Amino acid sequence: MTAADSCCERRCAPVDESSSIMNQVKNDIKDRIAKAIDKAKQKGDLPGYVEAEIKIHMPAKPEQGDFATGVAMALASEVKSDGRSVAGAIVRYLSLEDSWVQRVDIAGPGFLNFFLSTGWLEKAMADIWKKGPLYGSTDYGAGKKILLEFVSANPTGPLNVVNARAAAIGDCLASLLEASGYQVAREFYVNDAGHQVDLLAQSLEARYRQQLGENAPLPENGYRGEYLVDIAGELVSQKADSLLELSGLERHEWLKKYAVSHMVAKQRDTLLEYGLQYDTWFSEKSLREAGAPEATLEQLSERGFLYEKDGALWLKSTEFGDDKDRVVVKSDGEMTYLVPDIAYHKNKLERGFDHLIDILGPDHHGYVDRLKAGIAALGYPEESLEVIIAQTVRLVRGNQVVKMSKRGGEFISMDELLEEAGKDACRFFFLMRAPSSHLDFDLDLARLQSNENPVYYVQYAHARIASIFRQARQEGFVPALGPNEVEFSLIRETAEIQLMKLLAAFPEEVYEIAEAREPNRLINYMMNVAAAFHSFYTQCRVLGDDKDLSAARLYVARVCQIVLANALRMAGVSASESM
RNA sequence: GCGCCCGUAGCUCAAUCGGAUAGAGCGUUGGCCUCCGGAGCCAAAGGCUGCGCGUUCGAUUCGCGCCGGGCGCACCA
Repeated sequence: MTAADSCCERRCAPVDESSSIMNQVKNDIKDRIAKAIDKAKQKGDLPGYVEAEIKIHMPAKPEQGDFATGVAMALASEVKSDGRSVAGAIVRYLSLEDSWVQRVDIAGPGFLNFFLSTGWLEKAMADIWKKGPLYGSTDYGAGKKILLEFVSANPTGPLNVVNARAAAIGDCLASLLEASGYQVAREFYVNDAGHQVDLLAQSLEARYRQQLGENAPLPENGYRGEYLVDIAGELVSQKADSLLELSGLERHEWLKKYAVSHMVAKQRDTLLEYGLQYDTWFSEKSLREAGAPEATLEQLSERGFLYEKDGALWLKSTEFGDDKDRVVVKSDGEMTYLVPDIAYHKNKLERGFDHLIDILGPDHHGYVDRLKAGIAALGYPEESLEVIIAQTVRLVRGNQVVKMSKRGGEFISMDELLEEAGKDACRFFFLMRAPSSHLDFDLDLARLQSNENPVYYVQYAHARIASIFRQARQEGFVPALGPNEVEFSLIRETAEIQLMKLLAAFPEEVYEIAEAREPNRLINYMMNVAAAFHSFYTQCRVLGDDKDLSAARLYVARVCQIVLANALRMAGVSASESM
């Protein structure tokens, strides 16, 4: 965006209710800078043809102002001048009439530092008070429909710790996108067709027969987990040996259905325990029964992206950036897994979603290009599918790595993880790191109920505020005075200002975090808010002799609590009144 | 061999499409409760951001080449 654009955009787009106060302040400053640059050009203080995006940020240090921009340095390189001179030219023509801005400094190599009166904070805090649980939400996403698919584990066993990570990331990202004004659907794709579930049925049959006293071996590569023994046990108590009367094929189909519905139900329970509810559980089987894979093949063929070679049918995925062409129908006539997968994504787009996001495990990253190629070959825009790879999780106890081999030894399921560490710590830990980074999950640390566990730092801030209000009621304070009843000018300590600035940034944070697909930054933000609050709490006595001051500080505590509660809710971590 | 991800404080990790003196938690050291919850606050120590070149007024961030770790490279799903 150029200076001229932002100026125009500002004229065209009226300030609306769902734009945050901070965004309005930033736009106002941007607008004034753009006008100043125009004027400087007209007067010949800046050569023409210069364009630079005006980016406003909140500097870390208070002496660098409330807001700042490096636009002068960006311009300087184009006009062969230095940043400080350009900054000087901008300041010369900058109008601060009717603005929160009280002073502008030129600092360092040419930063413009803006110092504002606290009027904008007063407005921003009132906004929090008014919006309550909705604070943090904007309409920036303009109602665009996004389908977010995540976890989608095979229904052949219990969920594992990587699934738990994907679940935390996906659910949080969905919440962030919803708050940013998108319409989001959370979807779980159930792979209830294909070889893996056949193998599951065969494994269950073996367990069933074993319980009836037969010497039935598990199939090769069968599922060896204890959970199938349990299911077989239930089966025997419900059906005795009656299943043996069915034909082999009937029995297989019956067992498959039974096993899958059991596993899916278990997975759903685990996720519910985690506080996660999907909008849709999409069955691969239903897709196959509707003939979607065949239809997709036909469509690909019609569009000329299929060819035969070595008795197999290939997709020309290299035409869409894949590093080699892929088999879609094997020489034995069976489709590869790619076909129903392309069909599934086509189905998503046909359901009217504007954008698709898949969260996949690292073992699938080699698969992404061919899937995207398939979608592009069908004629959909390449960018309609976005894939986020959630990297591996390594479980650690202190310094010891917990081995996670499926064969033997210690396999930890998501259920066991939840039982050991609890939902809140799990979610918090999984969200702390960027999805792309490999994660060490310290079980000892996560289960620790002490200050060493970072999740308590944030939760404690929330509980502490609740405690202040309990105390306030006991001591006869009126705890619910709003922006119109409190004397805002009494809020002026550094710690208070710091805290309020962070709170005012929440809606922009949410949006930026959602756009960047980096929910870990939400944790970061919460930690910052909690730190600012704890600091405020230590430095500014809330309940004191000065009733007006107490009312004002109770108000600060209240809006802080609203932000913490909203952020924690988006992260899926509970915000308790006491701990 | 090719592709993807990651190398930042003792450990685990941040750093907002390239910004000012690279931050936080844990650990270490030293302070702070006659007062709203000390699961807290304040301060100190701790860094050639793996290495080298390049682009830029400016690089942890972008590009190239190495080094190290993880994961993938099927007519499996």
